[in-house]
Amino acid sequence: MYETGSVAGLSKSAGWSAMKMVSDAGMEVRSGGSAVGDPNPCADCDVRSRAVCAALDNSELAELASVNRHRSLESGECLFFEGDPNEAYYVVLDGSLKLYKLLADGRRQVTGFLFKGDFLGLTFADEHSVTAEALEGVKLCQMPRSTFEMLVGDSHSLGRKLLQVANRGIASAQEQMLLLGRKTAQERLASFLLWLSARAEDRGDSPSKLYVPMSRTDMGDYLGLTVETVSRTVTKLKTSGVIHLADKGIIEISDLDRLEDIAAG
Amino acid sequence: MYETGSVAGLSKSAGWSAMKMVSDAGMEVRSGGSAVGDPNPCADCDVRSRAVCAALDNSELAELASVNRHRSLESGECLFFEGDPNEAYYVVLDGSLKLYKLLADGRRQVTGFLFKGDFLGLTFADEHSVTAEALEGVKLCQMPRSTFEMLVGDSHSLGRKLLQVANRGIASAQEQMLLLGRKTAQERLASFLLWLSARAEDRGDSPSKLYVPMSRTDMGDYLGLTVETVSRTVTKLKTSGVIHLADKGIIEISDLDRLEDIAAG
DNA sequence: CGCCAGCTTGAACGAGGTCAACGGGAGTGG
DNA sequence: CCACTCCCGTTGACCTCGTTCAAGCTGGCG
Repeated sequence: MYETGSVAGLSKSAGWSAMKMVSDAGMEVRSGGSAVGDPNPCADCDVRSRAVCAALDNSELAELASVNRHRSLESGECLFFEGDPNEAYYVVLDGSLKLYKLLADGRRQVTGFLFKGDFLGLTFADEHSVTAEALEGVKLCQMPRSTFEMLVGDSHSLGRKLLQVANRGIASAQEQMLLLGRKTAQERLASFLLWLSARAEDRGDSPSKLYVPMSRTDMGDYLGLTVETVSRTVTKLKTSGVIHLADKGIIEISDLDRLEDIAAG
Repeated sequence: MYETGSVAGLSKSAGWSAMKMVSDAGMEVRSGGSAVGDPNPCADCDVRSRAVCAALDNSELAELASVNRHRSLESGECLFFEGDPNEAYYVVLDGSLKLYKLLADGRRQVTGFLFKGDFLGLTFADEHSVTAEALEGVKLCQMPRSTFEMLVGDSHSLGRKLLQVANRGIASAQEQMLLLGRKTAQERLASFLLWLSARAEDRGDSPSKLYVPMSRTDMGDYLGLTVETVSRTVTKLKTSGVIHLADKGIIEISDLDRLEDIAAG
């Protein structure tokens, strides 16, 4: 759970395509793919206001723009694996990812989901503690570790911002421990839906019509449940009229009050 | 889980009593209770090397020493409650605490334990996300929020240190999510004992003779189990010769390899 | 001595896991 | 266009691990 900085996105493209970038077969592209000679491409980045970069001034942004790269991942691709050396920091420009840890026998625990605007790589350690895998097509802004850490040293506001992001991550991790350690299956699922809803609201999307990019298996691995239990619990919520399943990947909250009651126990 | 910065301590007093402080009925004491006129009491603090303060230079330490306070708590006393305004940062000088969250019906989740040298209050938010309660007699160094945050702004090394502490907290929170979401009772208890052991080793104590200041209930609330299950599992480990229960509050690891096998699943 | 809190142990129960089958949609190939 | 496969989600039947409920047991403390 690094994220929760400003969780946003899910809108399936928006600003990205508007940038008229050539996707270059999914590979790295210089400085956001902006027109050659753009004096400060980062200043125009459409996720900047909700990302950590909001803490940087124009000269710092220019410095960052000279070394960052845009990358894209396809659904199911991994950005890095648990144990990999930590060589870069990222901001999610579009799409979503999951972070997870594995046990030797394959048991999996998803520790967080990342959406548009979220910061990734808040490790300040040499090794990644989790694997990061794309849930769908993803666009990222990649910043080399050295440059970014230098910027953190120079910019008080960036350091402060990162501490805020880290602390929000800790608070939401504590919340998740409460969920995993003490809540029932119904309470877990209800809490999860409310969390998705709150994130949607944060970015101005409808808090009742949720875009859900993750599979039932991913939800189970996040909530400490099996696929079957997730499925049964979703069905129960649907049958009792609390939620409504619309198109694939969309869950509508029909009765928010009741959902909140269920989440509270 | 703020802690894990440098988890240490447990030795039941040591440096503290050597400071010849008047405990002043458990209330606040100026600048570590050092002799009046000491030019830089923080420089002599015996937990400094393992605490965040290690990142400060002498002038910064002097500044800190002019505003900090020592406090003590008795077993069971709360330093602050979830939802309380966040007014200070703390370093644990001696003793241990638990951090926890509660649900409306009383279900409790312990999110971390703090030992000597640990930093507390890494929130950078206005409200505490957990309750902090003493497991035994505790001595703390309390720094006012405003001064400390100013120091963070001025000192690059302190900011860096805090980011490290925060990130270690995030990594160990992820580890705990894996434990709560996917491990069996035996694996949870074994992982917990190994964690205690690693902390003991960090500070130079025996990694096989563990000081365990928390009750079975606290362990259960940390591991997402009931007291009964903790008790039964401890008994099972004891019966199978993996651990040995010595004096109250002491657990000896008799067969480390087997304990590691159990923790791994 | 009696009381109380913490720990242990036993017996029965149940929430969620496991195993198995099935259905539907997307992709592929004839 | 259909046949086939694969993946994902759903549903059912059964089982298990940990919970719940209920005693006891121990040690500290008035």
